[in-house]
Amino acid sequence: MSAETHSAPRTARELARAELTRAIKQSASEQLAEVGPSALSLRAVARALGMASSAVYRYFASRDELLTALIIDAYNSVGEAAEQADAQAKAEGHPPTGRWLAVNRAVRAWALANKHQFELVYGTPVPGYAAPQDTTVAAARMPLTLVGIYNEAHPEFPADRPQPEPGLITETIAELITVPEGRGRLILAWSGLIGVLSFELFGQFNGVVTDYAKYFDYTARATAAELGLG
Amino acid sequence: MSAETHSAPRTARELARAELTRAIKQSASEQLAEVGPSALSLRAVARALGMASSAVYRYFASRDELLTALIIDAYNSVGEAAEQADAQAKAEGHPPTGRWLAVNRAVRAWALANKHQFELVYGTPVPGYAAPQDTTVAAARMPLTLVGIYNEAHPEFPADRPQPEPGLITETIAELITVPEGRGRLILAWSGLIGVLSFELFGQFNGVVTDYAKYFDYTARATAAELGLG
DNA sequence: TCGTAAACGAGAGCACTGCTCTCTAATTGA
DNA sequence: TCAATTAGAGAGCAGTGCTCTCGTTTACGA
Repeated sequence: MSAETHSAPRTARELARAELTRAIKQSASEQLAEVGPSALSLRAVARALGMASSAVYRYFASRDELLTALIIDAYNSVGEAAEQADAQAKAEGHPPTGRWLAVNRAVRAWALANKHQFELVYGTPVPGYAAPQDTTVAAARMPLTLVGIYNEAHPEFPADRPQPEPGLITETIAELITVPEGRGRLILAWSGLIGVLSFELFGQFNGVVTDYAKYFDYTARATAAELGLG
Repeated sequence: MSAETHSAPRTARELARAELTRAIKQSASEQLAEVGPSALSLRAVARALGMASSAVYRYFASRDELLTALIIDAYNSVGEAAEQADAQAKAEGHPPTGRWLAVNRAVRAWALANKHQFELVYGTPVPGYAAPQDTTVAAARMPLTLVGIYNEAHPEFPADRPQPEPGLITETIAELITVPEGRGRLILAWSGLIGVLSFELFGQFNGVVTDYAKYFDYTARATAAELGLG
């Protein structure tokens, strides 16, 4: 993860480096999808690529750094899925509630299709995790899609419900959510969305819910109603 | 985890076995609290007890089985914390909302005090996890406390909100929640509670929420309002 | 009471992991 | 062309989960 990764490769060596970095990440991603984060082995990745395990350390300083790269990819992956779903729902002329439901469903579909990526991002953090600044911008994409829907909806927020006191939410986030009354609720909806998916994927709903897809739709609709989306 | 563990030990050998099983679990629990589930090492547990690592396998067939034992303990631990908090709030004559808030706070306090146990239970499931029948009864204690509050509250449920269609929730669970209109909401509140705590503990709220304790109180109050608790 | 069967603990060993170090070969820019 | 940097390979270290074997201890029925 040195600087030349982000700049355009000029020499053959830099090109080879960029290509191999990409290949390592892809191979790691495939292994992640198969065995999950905890069982992801740097040696196995090296083996799959036909190189010595020590050589991988020229590209990623540690297993955790490799995982961090995969975390960023995963965040971007959900974010893109959410953005695409919203763009399509918007193009089809759906009202805010429809867009909200579409994005929620897209996130669930992504989670089901990429179970181990979901684990990696929303499950227990990896031991040596540092949460570098690089991840935050990627992590924000999905929730910001939800914020966008809310901001455009001109929601009617019931006045008699509990409000978070001023200053509870970070200034930068508060500015992004232009409808002040919904700030607390929107963040709650976001964590609730992931919470429901965690429960479904991690088996907490075993013997509680019968039809996961339908129950998820219900929760998405319930949340939309609480947000006052039209 | 053989049968004689659960029956009263008669012989000296059975007594020693029960004692050692307990000692292994306790040592493992201490190590869990220090280094977390992923770094819990069976060999280190054996070392701490001054025994050969192979000897531990006489008591727990695998590392996963040891972790499963700790999972059950953790579930009972939260469950007990929740029950105690509710009992005290009830004894103090608090209305349902007060009891709800007390239990929610107790769960959060438990999670903060037992971060790694929370990870173990509500984070990424352990790889070889089986979710045996043993865990379900322990796992149910905390959510059943929430159910109890709700059932006693005679909540007034707003009629115009989305309802889960009949049959979406397991028969056994549906019977436990005596107010049909709140079944979907209550389960949502449960997963939402854990979702918020996951976000707080796993760093997802970094740069979003300023005061975690106050924000948590807000979410608990908001959920209580949605449930129509008095 | 005694002898057999079961349980126990220790140790060696296997295959694997992350990671470091050293050494050689290739590539680079001056 | 040549010194400096970089890549790759291999050996090695310390650790892991788990298995197998081998004596030893305990329990229980004849």
